Amino acid sequence: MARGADTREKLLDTAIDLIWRSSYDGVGVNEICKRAGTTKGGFYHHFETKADLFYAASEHYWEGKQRELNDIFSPTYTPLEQMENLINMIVEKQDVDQYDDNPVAGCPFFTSGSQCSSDEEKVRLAAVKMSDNAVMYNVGLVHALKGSGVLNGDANPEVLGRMLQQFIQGVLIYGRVHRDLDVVKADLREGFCRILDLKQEYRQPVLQAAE
Amino acid sequence: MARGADTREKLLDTAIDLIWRSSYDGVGVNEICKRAGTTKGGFYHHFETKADLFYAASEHYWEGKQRELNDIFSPTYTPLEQMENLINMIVEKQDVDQYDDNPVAGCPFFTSGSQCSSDEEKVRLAAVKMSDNAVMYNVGLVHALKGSGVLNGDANPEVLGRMLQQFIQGVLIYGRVHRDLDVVKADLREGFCRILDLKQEYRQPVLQAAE
DNA sequence: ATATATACATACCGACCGGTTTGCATTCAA
DNA sequence: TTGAATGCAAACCGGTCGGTATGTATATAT
Repeated sequence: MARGADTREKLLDTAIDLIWRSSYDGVGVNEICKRAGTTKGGFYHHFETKADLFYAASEHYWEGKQRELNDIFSPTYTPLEQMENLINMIVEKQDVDQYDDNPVAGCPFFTSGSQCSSDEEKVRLAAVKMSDNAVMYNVGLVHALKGSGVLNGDANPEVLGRMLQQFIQGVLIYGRVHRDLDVVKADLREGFCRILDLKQEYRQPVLQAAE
Repeated sequence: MARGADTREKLLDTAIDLIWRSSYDGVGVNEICKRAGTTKGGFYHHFETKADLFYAASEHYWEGKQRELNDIFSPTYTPLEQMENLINMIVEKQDVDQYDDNPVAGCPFFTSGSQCSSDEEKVRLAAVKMSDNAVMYNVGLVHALKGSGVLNGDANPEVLGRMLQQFIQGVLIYGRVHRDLDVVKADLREGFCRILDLKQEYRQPVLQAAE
């Protein structure tokens, strides 16, 4: 049972990594097993189908991500710093990992969910969950920004949080197909400021933001 | 030679349609041939590989789209009306076609290019071309809007045109995974106004816009 | 020590993949 | 009228897909 949990987790991590690099359809069960140091016997001992693995992997991934986001959105940061942290996290996640030849990875669950065929409903549901989770954090951020008075005009946090998520994904996909990380870095911050309608005096990057 | 061109075009149209509904990987050559009323013999008579078909189909698609866009951005419309036309075109394209059970289709070339494995470079290149084409029209729109004085602040047309494209794709993918067309309709216009920083008095939909 | 359940490895399955080969109409050139 | 090229249909190819069946080593319970 000890090694059982290890194998399972290794499969989850490996699946995330591989699917992130290409896509759900682009990665085979065999490849996942091989890289995880096991075989199909092990795979189908822990998961019923490939889609089940994907769903479980997305939840597994989110657990770690959630802790990361909690740090980033820690109340010890001002809302502006939190925004800065979020932007930095998205950008750094891309070029640190250096996925193969593509500098931009994007979010595996979100992009995979949008492309998979309709009969793999579980894959889409995983993407919906991941997306909704991300939006939640964005909404909280907008609330905080609004409360600290750095936004112009009227800001509906629910709408803006969702729009930030849409924009982030759009920028990442754009960067991915163009194989261009620089444009991601540049457009991400500019888009945030514009969508949120951040007051001009706060649009410069907050110096000395996060860890 | 007469029927030859017909078969070829039927394959192009069918490929666009099917890939649009699912994805590049999700559609097989067999299925494309079957729905186009031909066989693999016919397919590989006209195209060398599946990726070649995709590339050719994207160009074929763009020819028709270009005419549509030229109408939409006709100088007989004010820049604001042109923007209205664009938003309407994007939205209408989605629910009119009613792709299977998914109300939101998105752009097949863009989404496919982002997901396919790295060895299918031609698919990615097709996506880049389509994306750049779209951005070109957006940049022109921003120039026109800027010239007519409906935008606040400083507007870099190149950057904003690109950001509009990123945002559009992000919204469409979001709508696709959530199977929600209404959120697409709502967020698209709001996002345009915010990204462009449209002056408040012009943010209401231009009545009686396009055809 | 023995029975049972767990945690896999190995071998295998039918289906389908993109792509090829072959043959047969039809069209056109000479 | 004949020969060659075009436009395809049908059958086929090796490879890979997700998934299964079976065997086995280990760990645990009794």
